[in-house]
Amino acid sequence: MQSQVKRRSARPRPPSAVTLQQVAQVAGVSLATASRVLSDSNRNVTQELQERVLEAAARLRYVSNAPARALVQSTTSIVGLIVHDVNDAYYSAIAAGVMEVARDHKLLVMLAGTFHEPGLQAEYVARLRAQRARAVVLAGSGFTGGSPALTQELEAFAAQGGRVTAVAHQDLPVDTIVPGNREGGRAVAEHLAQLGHTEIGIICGPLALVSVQDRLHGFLERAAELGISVQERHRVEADFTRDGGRAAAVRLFRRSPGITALFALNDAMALGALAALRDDLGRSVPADVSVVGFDDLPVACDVTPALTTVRLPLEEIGRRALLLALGDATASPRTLAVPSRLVVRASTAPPPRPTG
Amino acid sequence: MQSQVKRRSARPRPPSAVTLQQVAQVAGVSLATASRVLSDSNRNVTQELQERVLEAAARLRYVSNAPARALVQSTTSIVGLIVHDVNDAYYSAIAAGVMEVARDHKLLVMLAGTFHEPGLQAEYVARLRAQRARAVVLAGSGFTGGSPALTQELEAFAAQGGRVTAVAHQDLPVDTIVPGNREGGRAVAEHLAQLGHTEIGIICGPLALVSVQDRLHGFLERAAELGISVQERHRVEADFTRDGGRAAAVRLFRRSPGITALFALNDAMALGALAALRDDLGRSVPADVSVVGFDDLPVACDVTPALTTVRLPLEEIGRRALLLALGDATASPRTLAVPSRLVVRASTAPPPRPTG
DNA sequence: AGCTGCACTGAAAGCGTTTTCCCATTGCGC
DNA sequence: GCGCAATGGGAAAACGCTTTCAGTGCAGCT
Repeated sequence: MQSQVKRRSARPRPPSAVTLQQVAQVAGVSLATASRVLSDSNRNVTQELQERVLEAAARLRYVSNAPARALVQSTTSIVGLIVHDVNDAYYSAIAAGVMEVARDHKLLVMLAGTFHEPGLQAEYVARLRAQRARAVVLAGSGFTGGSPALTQELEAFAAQGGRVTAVAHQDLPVDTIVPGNREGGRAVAEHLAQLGHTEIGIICGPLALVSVQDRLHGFLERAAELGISVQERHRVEADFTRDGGRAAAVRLFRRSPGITALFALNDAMALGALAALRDDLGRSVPADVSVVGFDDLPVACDVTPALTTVRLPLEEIGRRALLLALGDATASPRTLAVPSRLVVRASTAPPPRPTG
Repeated sequence: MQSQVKRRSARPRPPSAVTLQQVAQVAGVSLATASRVLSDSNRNVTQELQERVLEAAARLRYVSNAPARALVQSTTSIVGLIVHDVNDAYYSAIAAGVMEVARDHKLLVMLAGTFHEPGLQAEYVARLRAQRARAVVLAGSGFTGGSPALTQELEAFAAQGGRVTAVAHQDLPVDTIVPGNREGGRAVAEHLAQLGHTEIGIICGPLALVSVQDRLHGFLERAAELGISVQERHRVEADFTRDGGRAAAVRLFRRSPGITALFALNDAMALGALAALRDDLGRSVPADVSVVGFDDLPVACDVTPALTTVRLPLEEIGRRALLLALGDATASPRTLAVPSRLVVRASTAPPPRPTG
């Protein structure tokens, strides 16, 4: 009954945890039986033994060793989530969606932050591959042209059965969510044109980002269709942050004071621009200048004036991303478009003087 | 040289990953040698063999199986982070700090969200214990009176060598970070008193939360010292969210229109209160009513008027929390106070008419 | 030449599980 | 009353790795 108690080497190890063996011993059953009771095995165990095992496990506060389990089953309940910066409301919204689905599926989420270092994405995929994560959600926007290292890592991950969903990436051999960036850009162009703006400034994020490109091109495309051309010097590139937006707005208005509308390619930058217009440039919004953002972060309706922006259902994107990765593997790679929607608030109005 | 190739049962498993065995075989060395090259062992291997192994590993895109590694070393490079809601700027700021330290220590972060369900904290600790996480940061504020289930889980975790830091918890047998909640509450009382406010409303979060209690009592304590008493009916309890704050502000002003200052126990609620005052109650801030928040989320300076609030260095709290958990185990349990600081902005001013 | 000591490699043990295989017992039909 | 399927329990294999232990070859010494 207790024939399996073995001596073990006295290597310096951390204080050891309760093992199934100990539970079995306390319950007076074999290891196999204990396992069958505690893991949901398809074999049955007598009521009697079952209770004994359960009681022993509870008394010892036993929890099964997940790595050991992972080893034998060669699968885990871990999913990875790779973002650029957790403290960015865009990503934390996506993360919330991912976590919700993870909770419902009893999965654990491994959160990796690249801190905007491009190379780290591939590295984290590798680490999650090492962890034998079931799935990975690449929430951070990709870089135009893709990254060979990342692609290779993803292939290796897929080869071992890992599933991946990428959000706003291009040419990756995985399920991809395409947020309505282009379409949102178009809507903004339409809105500003309709209000009568012709002198429009654009504050871009890093042009290497897929989502920046999409938003920008959507806008330019539609603007062109409506006969508005945005001069090269009315476009500035900035960090995708509040401070980036603020500095960019100042630069832009110093250079081209005649601008009557400002399209910031995300809300964070729009917030910065709002601050710049108010505190640094002394322009009032929307009377002097209209401002549009992108993302519709919760803040957007708390600033004054409330920000006109493009709503991206970020939590839903997170949810869909994980669900996609958890879903049917054979259909992969799929592409899922998530629409965006213009939300007009108080930060946009007709330009101060009639155009022309 | 390749004597260890074994037959394996044809159980249906996911497409299998590259193993060290395969690398060894390709490199023409033994498993042991390959391991010595790829794990940073203290044994050395000839230059020649080393290169062969490295090359084979690279070619096969080998990454070592973390669960297997964890099993034999009985430790992992995983740390847990338990929050109530990732999409809450308070927690994402703490998370950012934790992730920063994790990155520097090459640790992976497992993020668990309780979605405000109290019981889930203990459950997640158990799951992280099962994962053999090295450390856990309990970022979500605790409940007054503590939770026996949580305490027991933490003890079990500690018993197997796990380290824990709790933020704003009480009576837990682990390292604890005590944010300057009480002290911040006192500072707010002082500030409002100095401006001449005597009719002060308080929007509390769930009173069961330790941080709510601390903030509230700090405030009341100092207010009392200064001869101001906050009537019971000037205090309302609300969800710790923007919407909670908004609804509470409306309730409060309907009931007690004479209030000249409002202390919301966190910024999210203060934002809601601001919205309520502006949109629902038609009061101007700070001319009619002063508003104070707590946390100093990034939003605080983007709203109009910019919010007077108590700054809590959240990222630093996150950093310190993980560092504490990673640090000297023998000194545990320790307590680390992190000071807060009142940040006066534009949302507070003297009350509309002189008191008395 | 024969040994000692050194430097390295390889075989094998073991980490804590799940699962397979085998055995013992029971219930059933004939 | 006997064989046979069905049931449930235990021993042991296997998962992929690290590490110990036991070689093996070779230089350096006596």
